Amino acid sequence: MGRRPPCSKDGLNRGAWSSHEDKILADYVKVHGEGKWTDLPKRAGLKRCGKSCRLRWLNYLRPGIKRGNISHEEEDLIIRLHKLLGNRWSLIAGRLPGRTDNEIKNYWNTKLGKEVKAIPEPFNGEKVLQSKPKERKAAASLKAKAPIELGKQSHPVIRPKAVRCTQVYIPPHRDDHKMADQNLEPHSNEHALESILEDVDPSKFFVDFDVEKLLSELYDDDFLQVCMDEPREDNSGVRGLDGRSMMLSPWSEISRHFHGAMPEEWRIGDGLQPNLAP
DNA sequence: AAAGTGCTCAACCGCCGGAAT
DNA sequence: GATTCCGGCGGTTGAGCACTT
Repeated sequence: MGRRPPCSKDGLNRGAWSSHEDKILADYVKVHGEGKWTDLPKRAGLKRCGKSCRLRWLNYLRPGIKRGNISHEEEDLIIRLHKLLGNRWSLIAGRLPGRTDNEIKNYWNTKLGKEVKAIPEPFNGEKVLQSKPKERKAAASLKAKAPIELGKQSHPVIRPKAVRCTQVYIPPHRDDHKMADQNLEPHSNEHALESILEDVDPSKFFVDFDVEKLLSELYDDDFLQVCMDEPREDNSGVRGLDGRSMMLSPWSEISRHFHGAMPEEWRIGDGLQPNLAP
């Protein structure tokens, strides 16, 4: 028996959803919950395939969907997460509460992707002709946002399974005077991860990740190479291991990895987890 | 005002991994 | 272990709208 087609096209509605269909779907999911998408249309009385129902619910009807313009902070986060994760839209969306993978993917493909491509050499390693003022502006904007080379995969791409963000880290207010007393520069890279380590229970911060799996994926050849690299003269590279054992704990190893490879981007901000502010 | 062009974004498609049988 | 089913993902499409000529 062969694999049956995902959606039988006979007699099913296609294209844009009507408000009536939306109401039926929303009411049904509210009562019966998500899941069982294949059987849902029949049980709910919708002439749609299950996949279409699932998509409509997740991208449009689901409570908490944030609609409207993507803010500057969100845009910045998308760019940095994309640099880290690649086209893992669901994973990126998981770090942006209220945003869907489809929305972020569209936003990237229509705006950010073009802007990144418009960045001149040596920032993206591509030959780009900046003949239009608009392109120059976009490139300049991204250049300012890019502490490290955009478009180049500077670090190993982490490929954990995509999960939705269930907890948002909102850091406690930090007293700038207290920071001054401690000679801590507000929002310094050095301080950023220390903030996480001090303020966050690692088990909560990584609640959405399968840490063991994440680590197993980090421990590939590239990651080991990154860990073994000697520090560079300009201090832009990865720090050495100081002779310490590689495997301390999942949390310490992740933090040590990011501390070495990612501190230029990782900052703590309001309501985002983590906020990769410029 | 009309035609052409570009942009946005909801929806579709095909593939894949994991669970169930 | 093999097969089937289901949900999830990323890539792509195309209708509708906005802007330009």
